[in-house]
Amino acid sequence: MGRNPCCSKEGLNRGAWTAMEDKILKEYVRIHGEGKWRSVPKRAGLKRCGKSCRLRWLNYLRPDIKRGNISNDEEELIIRLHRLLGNRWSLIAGRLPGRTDNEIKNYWNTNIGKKVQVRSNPTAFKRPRPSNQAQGNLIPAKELAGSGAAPPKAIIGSGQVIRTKATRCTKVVLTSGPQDQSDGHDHQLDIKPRALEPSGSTLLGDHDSSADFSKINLEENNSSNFLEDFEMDENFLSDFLDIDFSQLPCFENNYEGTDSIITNTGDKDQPSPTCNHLSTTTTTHLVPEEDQTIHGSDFQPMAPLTESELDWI
DNA sequence: AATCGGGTCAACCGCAGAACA
DNA sequence: CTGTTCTGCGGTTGACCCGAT
Repeated sequence: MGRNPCCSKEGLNRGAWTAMEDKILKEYVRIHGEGKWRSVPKRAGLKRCGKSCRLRWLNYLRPDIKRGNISNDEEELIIRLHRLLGNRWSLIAGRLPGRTDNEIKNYWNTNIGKKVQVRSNPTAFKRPRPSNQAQGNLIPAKELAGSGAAPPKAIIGSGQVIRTKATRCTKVVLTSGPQDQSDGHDHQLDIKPRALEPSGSTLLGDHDSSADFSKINLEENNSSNFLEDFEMDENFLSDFLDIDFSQLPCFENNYEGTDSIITNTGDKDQPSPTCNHLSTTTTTHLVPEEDQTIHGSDFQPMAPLTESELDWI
């Protein structure tokens, strides 16, 4: 087809974005909205290609972005969605409010993927460094000092490169809680598949789905091969992705997953405004009373799925 | 204190499909 | 219908960070 490259590489900035560039792009999007990315650099006066602008906006500058501090619930959901969808990061990200496909992809590659690999080949296990995201009820010590997501290491000022990385937190402190992980067992990964009920009710609760669950054929103790066995019906996928989680039955008095809940002090005081509508639609208790405080994030709407799928896998 | 090596993550690349002319 | 442009996606890269030695 002879497409032109998205941008001429001559004279364009590459690499990390500066604070000034971020400001310009933010301002541009605030005024003109998203879209027409190709024309953005020219109109905004940025020496970047449109693609780069789009990426920067989507992965970092969007106001509803949550960064870092992926909770255990989110991790579980990622694992399950990945089992369903494979490496379709954008679809997975679409089910995690405030998360980007890039972040989830990175998280998978650096955390979950390893775990899965370890499971399939335990002898190759090389103990990783402690990670705030991969450890059960651990909170990065740095996080306790402040609030909100890990602060970006930004050097504010024109022309100065921002390092926007979420702070890596290797110093952790234990939080109180009923969980007992002293056996060192990774509870999150202690999940084994079992056959789905033909109705699919274990996955979707009472959701009236026309998905054909009869195609699902999980093999015992072989969750890593889930996708090989699961030729996903597009209708199923469509239905699955169209689930209005807020309409799903909740699992009051049926919560059994408290041993993997992380105390996320970073987010609990900063609910994402963009997801409030979801949170407000789900008022049923998802966790025992004593754990209520630790589920203040906007991830709550995902709990019904998470819970229902606990039965499934 | 210096160096090394592994982990992390923002950004880039190339491709494919959608949208448009 | 065809060709072009735009947008979005997943894989990969490389700079940076930090613990270990």
